[in-house]
Amino acid sequence: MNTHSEVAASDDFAATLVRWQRQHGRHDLPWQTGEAYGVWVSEIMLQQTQVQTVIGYYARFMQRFPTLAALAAADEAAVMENWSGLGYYARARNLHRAAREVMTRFGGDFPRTVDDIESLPGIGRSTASAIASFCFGAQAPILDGNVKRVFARVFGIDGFPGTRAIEQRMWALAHELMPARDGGPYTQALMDLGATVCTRNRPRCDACPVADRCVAQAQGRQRELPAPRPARVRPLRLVHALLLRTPDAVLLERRPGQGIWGGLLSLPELAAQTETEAQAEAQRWLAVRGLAADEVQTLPAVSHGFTHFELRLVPLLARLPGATQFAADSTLHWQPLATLATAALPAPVRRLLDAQTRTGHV
DNA sequence: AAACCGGGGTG
DNA sequence: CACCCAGGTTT
Repeated sequence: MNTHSEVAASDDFAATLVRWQRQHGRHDLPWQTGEAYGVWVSEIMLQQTQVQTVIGYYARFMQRFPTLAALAAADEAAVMENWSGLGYYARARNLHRAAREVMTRFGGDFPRTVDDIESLPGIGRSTASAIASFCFGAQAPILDGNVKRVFARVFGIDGFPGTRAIEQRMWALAHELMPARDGGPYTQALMDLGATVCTRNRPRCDACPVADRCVAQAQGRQRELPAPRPARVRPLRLVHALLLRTPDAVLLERRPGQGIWGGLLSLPELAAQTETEAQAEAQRWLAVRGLAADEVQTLPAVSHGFTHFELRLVPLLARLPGATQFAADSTLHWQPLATLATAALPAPVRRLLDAQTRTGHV
């Protein structure tokens, strides 16, 4: 694996990036002090938020908790207050926990080896290596989103970098390319290149120090690499619901406080898997309450994409001729069409009702 | 509306 | 150990 030419090529890659970083990279970021506590805080903030936003939060956070000992001594609420607005509070809790672990396990001195750093909560391999190379001169490669993008393009690596196989290949590459010295500047160069030149959209290949050897550039495949996450196949969830109307109102049901659409108003759900079942269930639903509709009409489904599944809502329309004796209870109530606009409805239900009450005969 | 992203949780 | 998710923001 270590032919002379490959070693030379690796050294050249690193040397080229480090030269470029000296001239065109970022050197004035507030956490570029080589001081482990600040570097660590910035790395955690940068996992979730862009540099421009982090700068302000970082300054305030470091003013409030100037040292690792100060952070460890603070109570969790104070940490959360100063993280407030950044989101992802689990990371703030890990930061706080890790500060306390440094006090107890490492006597207050930030650990200096990748393995010890990685043993702290909220710090994985890549973040540990970044801290070790910036602060302790370690020759430890990182592999974050920026680096994955640079590698995929420069070396023409196909396949989604989130898969085990591609990620292992990239880690191996990261180790091969790691130079014998200048670990910090090289790591910074990779980060800067990914953040400022080899960006996801509209990469500035004319400003890239390794454009001359970039596979994506040569083949015009910058937009295809890295390969995107395969579209996840979201399971289809089919839900039948009763759309019970009078000429000027619609029956809505308050959903439970927990779970999907918690606390919002929606159509009463029918326990049914098929349209036939749903029809029967709708009739039974009405009969139990002493109601009679001329017919129950199955309307076209409305779809709504959730993170984890695709919802297809099939409305079964039943019309009552006029005001009904059927009284509301704690969860069911008649919503006047006139006030529908202000009701707390999930977006797809609102779409459905808007369409139905606009085109339906009132 | 979908993509993004390191670490942690889970099966 | 391999995969999947949560969580806000950006595109």
